[in-house]
Amino acid sequence: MTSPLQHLQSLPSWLAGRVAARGRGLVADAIAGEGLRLMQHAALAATAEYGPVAQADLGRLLAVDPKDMVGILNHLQRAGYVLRSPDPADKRKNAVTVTPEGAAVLARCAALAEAANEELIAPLNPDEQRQLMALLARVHEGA
Amino acid sequence: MTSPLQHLQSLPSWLAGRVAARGRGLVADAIAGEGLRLMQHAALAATAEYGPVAQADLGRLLAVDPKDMVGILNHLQRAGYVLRSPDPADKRKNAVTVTPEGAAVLARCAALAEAANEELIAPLNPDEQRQLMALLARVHEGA
DNA sequence: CTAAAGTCATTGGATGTCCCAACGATAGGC
DNA sequence: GCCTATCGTTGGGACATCCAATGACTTTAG
Repeated sequence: MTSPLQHLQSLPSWLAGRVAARGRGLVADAIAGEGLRLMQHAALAATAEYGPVAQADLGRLLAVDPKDMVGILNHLQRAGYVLRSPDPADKRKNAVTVTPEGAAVLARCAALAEAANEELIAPLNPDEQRQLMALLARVHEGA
Repeated sequence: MTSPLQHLQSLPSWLAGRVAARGRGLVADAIAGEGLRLMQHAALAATAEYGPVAQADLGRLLAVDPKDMVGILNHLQRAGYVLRSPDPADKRKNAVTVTPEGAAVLARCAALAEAANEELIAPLNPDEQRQLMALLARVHEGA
């Protein structure tokens, strides 16, 4: 029988949590110089892809609470990276779009985030890195 | 070129974060019935394994802030699951030990946590589960 | 066409994690 | 004996996550 702690620390949820915490820290530090937080970067990327998009849709895409999305977009809008326009088709919704400045900072942050991720998975060779990604993706999608 | 959101969502840090968030939720729900939080369970497991152990050592083992460890052990002690005794060899330290009640609830929680983890990695077959664990462990230890 | 139910953005509040700083008490190196 | 470090504890603050509720609006059902 394994000991209680080895038992706990060898649990997938524990290991994934530790790896995720380190990855989160690395990426956060990397893009901090651009003045963006993790979820601000994510919201900016999602907005860039889905063109005019409602806040609720962004929240569902990124698994972010609607309340927190308000603050995230407030920051992005004050920084001039996104715009909130009333949606003519549905007056409840905000149509969020990316500004040219937002696209520029997104490109820089994407590169920084990718570099941070390379540092995270540096202990693995390229083949193993692809394996890890594939396994994580299947666990994620199988939820 | 991949789209911005696909780019971000295919980053290891993002995928690990989503998997970890789901695993955390599954385990937290599983052991909630026993009245324990995630970190209380972890501290109990670590105490069970390392016998009389100082709070600072527990914090380093589990990557928990000493400030938060105070509250965690307060809860465990009030519930009768651990004891804090003065360490005769080093009067600064608390020698934390597990009570029989603590060992009993730990056994139940360990089983519940393991079941939750099986649900988490259910999309993978046993071979792939071992691969994922090995890769995560190497990324974690390579930090 | 009207009424009920649902959604949207927003606000408020609670909790948990992490970091930094301090304190008195104690330990170890010199 | 001094100096530095560590231990448990307290305090504060930044940040992420989650739940509840509100008013405006949309959709659906009768």
